Amino acid sequence: MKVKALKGFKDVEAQESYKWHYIEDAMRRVTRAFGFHEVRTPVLEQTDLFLRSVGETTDIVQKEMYTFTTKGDDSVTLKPEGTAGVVRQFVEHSCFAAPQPTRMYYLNCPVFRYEQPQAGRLREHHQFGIELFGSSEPIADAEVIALGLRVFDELGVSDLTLHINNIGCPTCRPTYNQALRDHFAARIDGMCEDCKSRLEKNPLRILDCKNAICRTQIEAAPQIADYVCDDCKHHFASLQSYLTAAGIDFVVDQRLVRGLDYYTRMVFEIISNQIGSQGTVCGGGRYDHLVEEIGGPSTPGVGFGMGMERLLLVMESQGIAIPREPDAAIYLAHYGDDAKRACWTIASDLRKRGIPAAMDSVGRSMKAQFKYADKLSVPYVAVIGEQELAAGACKLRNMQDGSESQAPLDGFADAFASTLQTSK
RNA sequence: GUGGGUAUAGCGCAGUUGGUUAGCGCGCCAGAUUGUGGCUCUGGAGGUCGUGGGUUCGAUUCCCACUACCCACCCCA
Repeated sequence: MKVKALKGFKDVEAQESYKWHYIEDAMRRVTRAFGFHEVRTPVLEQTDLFLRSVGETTDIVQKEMYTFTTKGDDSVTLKPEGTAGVVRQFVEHSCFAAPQPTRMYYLNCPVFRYEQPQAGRLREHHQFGIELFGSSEPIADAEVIALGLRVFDELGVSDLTLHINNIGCPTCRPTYNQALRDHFAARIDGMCEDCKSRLEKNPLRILDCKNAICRTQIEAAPQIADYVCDDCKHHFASLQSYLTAAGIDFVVDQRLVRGLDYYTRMVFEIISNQIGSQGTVCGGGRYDHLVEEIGGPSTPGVGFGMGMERLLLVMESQGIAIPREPDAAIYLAHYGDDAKRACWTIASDLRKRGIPAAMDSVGRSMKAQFKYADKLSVPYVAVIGEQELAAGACKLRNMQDGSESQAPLDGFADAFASTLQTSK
């Protein structure tokens, strides 16, 4: 019986990790440009954190969490999203005491949800995300969205659509929820089971149902825009003006409802239609009461999560080439045992200088060493044998044009380092 | 949890209307001047044909069950 990775869990293999580094670099550049600092939080948290933040009626909490009881009889959960842990950190370390706003980001954050895997959906995936605490101004929302879009730009990703919606606040949403209940009450019989249970618990979610029959009832449902309070209305209008001023295209999607309960006012998703049915690459919104809910002082917040695997899928579908460094700057080919030791010494010198050097470690013939060097896309091969040792100089072959020159063995590493400099 | 599809070498795929040595491409290893790559040629290694059962003289091929993976619903990143 072979041991395999768990269903919905994926390895990143040695020959593809450079893609991850590439997108991580872009994320670090962009977050730096916006003044965000990296935070890391544990994979495991008290279950209660997610019950209070994500919301007890959500699908994530009700059927998708990896929850178990420890030997100490505590209920703990593998994080099903990134925001809750960061908020916990913010509160636990009294970050609200520092000058606001607080700008945090995380990347490669593992996220676990027990779902049926499919294209673009895993049981463990990784998120890049940002959280901006301490500003309730619409410009903060705009900044968060702009940062997300900047990452896509930086990576050359195109054909994405930004959807935004205003889902109101605790002041106005109850009114809208009641309007929805009133609207659907008479029609709920013909609608799906999910919607029936949503009717009482969270009628807003009905708007997001894809069931064809439900959809016909949703068409005629009251629009949230007609129910939100003036503050929410102004906030949303102002946000749109900031987006427009930054040249950001968006569509207002009245049916956009997110599956996490903590959102208030603005929610958004950045969607690709090129990676199958799971097209949301980035999703987030404002959560003005979450910090308080977790036990901190009343502090507004906005943020998003971006799926790194989905981002990679989009890049792949758009044929975006990700540059890859050669495995080594030079390969030291040898002939004979004395030469092998000489290569080993030179390799150590080069590596000390941070120059990636490769040499044979499996006993290959000279020809095979060259073939192998070629597979590594190494730009230079040094050839060292008895003749070279005797002469005190080795041959240095340029693998691109096939030209060969002589290089003294004494001080080889320094000399090679400077030829690398000049060739750049 | 529900539906559909697929399962043959490391990867991508043929194929056998049931027949004994299961193929191709790529990759890997070696050789074609016993000190030199890319192209070409030659050779080699590597498969319990997803697992278990059934039908049959004989099953990788037909039948059943199971499992895994993929896609879709749902939900989300």
